[in-house]
Amino acid sequence: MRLVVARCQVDYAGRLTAHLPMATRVLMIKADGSVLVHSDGGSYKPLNWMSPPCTVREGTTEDGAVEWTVTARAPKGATPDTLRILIEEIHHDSNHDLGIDPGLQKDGVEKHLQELLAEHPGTLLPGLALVRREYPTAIGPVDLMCRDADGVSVAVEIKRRGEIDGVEQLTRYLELLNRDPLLAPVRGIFAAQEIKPQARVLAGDRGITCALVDYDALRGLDDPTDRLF
Amino acid sequence: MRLVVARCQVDYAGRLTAHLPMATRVLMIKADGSVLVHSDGGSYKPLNWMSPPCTVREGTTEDGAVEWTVTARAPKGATPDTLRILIEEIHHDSNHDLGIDPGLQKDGVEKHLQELLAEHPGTLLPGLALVRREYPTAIGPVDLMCRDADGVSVAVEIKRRGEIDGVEQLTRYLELLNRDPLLAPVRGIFAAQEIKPQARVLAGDRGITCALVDYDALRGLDDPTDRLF
DNA sequence: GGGTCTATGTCGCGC
DNA sequence: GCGCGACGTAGACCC
Repeated sequence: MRLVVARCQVDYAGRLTAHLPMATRVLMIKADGSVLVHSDGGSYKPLNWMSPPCTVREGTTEDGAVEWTVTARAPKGATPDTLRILIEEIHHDSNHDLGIDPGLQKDGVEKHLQELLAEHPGTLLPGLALVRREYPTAIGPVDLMCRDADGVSVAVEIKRRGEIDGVEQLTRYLELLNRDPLLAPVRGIFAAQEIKPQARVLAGDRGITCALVDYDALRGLDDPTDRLF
Repeated sequence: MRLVVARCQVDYAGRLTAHLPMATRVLMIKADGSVLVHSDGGSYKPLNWMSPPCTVREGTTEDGAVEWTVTARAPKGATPDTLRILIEEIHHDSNHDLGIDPGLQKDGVEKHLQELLAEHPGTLLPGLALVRREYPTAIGPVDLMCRDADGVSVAVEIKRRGEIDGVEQLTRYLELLNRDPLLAPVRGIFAAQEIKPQARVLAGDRGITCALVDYDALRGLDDPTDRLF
């Protein structure tokens, strides 16, 4: 990892073209050749960057100024990406050996929600029983396929935040599943920790039941002994 | 902007919980208090981070180790975000005054595509005439509302890359617009620089016309004198 | 503040 | 490899 603080101008050409006027910025060059151009604000997203795999070539312009050219292979049939960094003055330049990072451990995303609901489908609707998780269809897997107390098929779509496109997704599944005479009729449940008003309205309009999920309560139902982390 | 290279362990709790074991990483602390934890690989996304507005508090643990606690207000109704960085050894620590960045200038994003197509709707379909850009509906704005040579309404959805969700989006608009007896029937055109096969199939299935857009050619049609950049 | 849409989105999984 | 959905998505824009 090389860290450079420099007055520089940056030009990107690829999926779009972008330009950064001359100013002082931080340049981060990672071991894989990827380059990040950061300013002293914004978010975690750099002003400009080049993703690996790519190569950095350090050269000089006619005027003798330092110029880095970062190139990547074209994503598909588009123009190849290039990042040109013209350096006027270097304030800092250092190299660091970081080694390989052990990586991030996550907990609490949608997959976990799906696992918990698969274990406790009754919290969505009393008497609901799991048939299978990730039930395959031609247009993608249904999160949970279940049967209710009367044996009627129920497709469950799980989201952390329930928005309109989640309802669209479940609608597509239901449309397809209801063409199967062995399954039909199939009802839908849209389950999420939080459901936006418009999504709730659209779901209601399409006969889909909304279910709010309490993640902490579900985790409480779960056996806590196997969660040491 | 403060740049620190240190052996550290990071724990995040907020919308999810995440853990980074002890290893050497780059810590970037921006002027607004935001913190980025980068390893020597991956992409521009940090392993972990805290977005502004947030505050960094530097303290020491019982063992005398340095610990940074970064806190942010809760995003909405969730638990407040915290990032705990336990520092074992500092390899590098420097401060830099970057000043305010003039910011990024972009060209070639969807908005430009929309502007160009609004000026030259005939490139989508001979005789097509613009009614208005960003035509408002209850579920969001239609990119271009037009009329064809016969006076029939045509809704145009523009994407840089045409994928299945873009077709879904246009379908929603068409369904709504066709309920309006003053407009109906409304046809759809799905315009993009590149259209994925699945999107093309879905569009065809729904009677939506696909139109490939040549951005460079369109820009050529445009008056070049007002594009100095 | 809520709703919607864009993004050089990125990331990860499954086929 | 592509397709597809999730993301601590973040940002911009409009009402």
